[in-house]
Amino acid sequence: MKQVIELVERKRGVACCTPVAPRLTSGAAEQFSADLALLAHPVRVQILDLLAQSEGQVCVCDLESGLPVKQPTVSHHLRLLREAGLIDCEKQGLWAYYFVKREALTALRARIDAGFQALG
Amino acid sequence: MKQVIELVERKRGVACCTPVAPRLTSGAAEQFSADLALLAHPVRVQILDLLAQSEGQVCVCDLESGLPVKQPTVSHHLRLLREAGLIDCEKQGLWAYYFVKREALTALRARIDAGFQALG
DNA sequence: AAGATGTATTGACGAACTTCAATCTATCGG
DNA sequence: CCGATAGATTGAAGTTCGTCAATACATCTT
Repeated sequence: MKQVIELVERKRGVACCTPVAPRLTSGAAEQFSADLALLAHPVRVQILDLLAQSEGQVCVCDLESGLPVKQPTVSHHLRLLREAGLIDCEKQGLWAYYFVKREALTALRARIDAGFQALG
Repeated sequence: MKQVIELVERKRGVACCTPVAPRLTSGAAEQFSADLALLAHPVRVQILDLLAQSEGQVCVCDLESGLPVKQPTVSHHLRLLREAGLIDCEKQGLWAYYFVKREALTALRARIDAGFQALG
């Protein structure tokens, strides 16, 4: 008896399906997830690792020899990273020397950190 | 034979294709990218946002009403987050009250931050 | 000019991801 | 027990992503 009453009262009290207001706008959620998606692939992470390491420039064949994918795939991922502004390249003769744009990487990291802070 | 010699000499001059040693193991790159992929979807980010906000628990219908997807899709993303250990739920009667596992979220954030540090 | 070479692009294919209607399961109220 | 309801699961469809052979392009060497 007592239990039943408590149950009923708890449900009313709990008020299921109370709308919860988001702290992030849907636009912010999309920005955050897009930022994460950019590096959510091991090959892109490895490319960034290889580039970040050589202060100088690295050509595509250097990358290819250090990665588990073929040249067109390397070029594909390089394009994604370049279009996102995270890396860039300088062409010298036949070779394309790629490098990390440090300030862009820093900015990406900061945005991701801010996203986590908003969640925490 | 002549060709081989010429090839070798040209390459020497330009010094292309110098092997670059990775700082991250391929396993670490996969861990990092998998961590990022977990939140590389706006709906999962929004779910986490909604849960992180209510200190108490949130039922699935609360989430559904605040998200741009239907109930089975909400359940699907909840499952991914739960299997990753980021959230959990407590069933009370008909309702399932979900909540963020703060320490898991903190650990995820720390791993991601460490990944960026390795890249920087 | 012709051939060789590094890189980019194209096109196609398969794999993985996202979504939802339909259905199933478990629980509650009567 | 029966009808109603919250949530999970299934299965199918559409979409995006990752990969690579083939090819195109640009530049170098001869």
